[in-house]
Amino acid sequence: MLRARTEEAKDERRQIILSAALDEFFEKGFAAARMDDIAKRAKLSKAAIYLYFDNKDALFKALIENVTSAKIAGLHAIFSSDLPFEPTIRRLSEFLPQIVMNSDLPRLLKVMIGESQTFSPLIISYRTQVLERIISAFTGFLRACRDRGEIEFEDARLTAQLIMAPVALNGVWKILFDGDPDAAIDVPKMFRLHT
Amino acid sequence: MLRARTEEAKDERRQIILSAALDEFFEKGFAAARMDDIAKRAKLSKAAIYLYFDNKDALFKALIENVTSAKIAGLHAIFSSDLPFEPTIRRLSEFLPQIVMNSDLPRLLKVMIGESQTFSPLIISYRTQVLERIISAFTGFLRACRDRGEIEFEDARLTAQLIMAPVALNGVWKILFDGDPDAAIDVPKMFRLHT
DNA sequence: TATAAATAACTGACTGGTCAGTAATATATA
DNA sequence: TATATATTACTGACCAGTCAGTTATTTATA
Repeated sequence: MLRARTEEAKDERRQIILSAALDEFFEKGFAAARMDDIAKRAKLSKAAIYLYFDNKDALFKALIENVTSAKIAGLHAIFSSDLPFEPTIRRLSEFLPQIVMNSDLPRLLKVMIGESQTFSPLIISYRTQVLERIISAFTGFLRACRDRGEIEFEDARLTAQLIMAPVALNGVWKILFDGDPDAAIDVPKMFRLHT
Repeated sequence: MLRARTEEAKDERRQIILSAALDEFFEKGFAAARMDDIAKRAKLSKAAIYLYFDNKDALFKALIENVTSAKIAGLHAIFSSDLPFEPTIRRLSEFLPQIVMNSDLPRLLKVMIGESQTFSPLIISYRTQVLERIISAFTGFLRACRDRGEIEFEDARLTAQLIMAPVALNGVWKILFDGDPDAAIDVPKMFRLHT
């Protein structure tokens, strides 16, 4: 194996391992995935993985961080742009399908669902830190729109949750049951229903 | 342990084991769940489980059968009753939340999601035999309604899928993120959106 | 600019522990 | 007492994590 000497080369190797880990976790589930198989996929020895990650749990944790952080930042940016309702929804309806269709997030979400009880501290902290922040930003955006008289609804928070849940799980449904590629999410329609 | 001699007593014991298995599978995932723990929960020795089920896989298979069959029959009955649209939807909107809230189905579904790649033959056969049949019945019902001029839509099958997916996954979302108990599924509303 | 010494990445082989499944044994009940 | 039901004790396979040793790469020195 060519050695990763520079910081960049090491980062690249970390990425390769994370990608291999997602593949294995997705196929076998966290518990059944073998470090040896992850290593083989990454074309490394098992021991080499332990040069980059403390243990299997840490690898999983890093994977969650790696896959989610950029998307979360993107969603945050959309919700806090102070644009009016319609253009924001338009941007959202471009961004969300991209996440659902062309990213690792749905596969990761599937793994996280499988491990949600086992890793409850990790998943709970993820839930509070990540989901809560997104839902808060979303809720804030909805309230601002209502204050400007653009839309109406009863409970902003509930509305935000009712929209996020199907979007997130649609991705999971998609990879599991390999749904019709046409069955994309119609975000604006969803909004209209709830407002 | 008191011995199960009669057929009824054995059936009861089978139920106890299945229930214990669901609890463990749900908490740990299939791979990480230990037969010993399932046995302890059922107040039996591990070996006793093997008197009732061939192996861990067979136990999982039996669990799926056990939890789903009654609900599938119920859905089938609703869709093939030849009643008009509105009363059928009313019956459905009573039946579905009951499944989502007060049954083992969502917890099982969570386990099945976790094992969907590992058990793909089993899960796929489940999908084709069970989901397909429900969706067909649903599709048939929708078509009949359209023929009677009660509703309108483009693609009956797609519509059926678009309604079933969120309903099924709402249950999963619920147990995972412990959503608001008020956030029940508004089935009639969902129909209105899609029709 | 060779090359020897030093360093850091990587590997193969091992260990300790876990767990599905089984065999030997015990016991409740007809 | 016969036997079906249950348990205890065991086995073999598997796997996360470790470590002594190897090899690629860099760096110091002639």
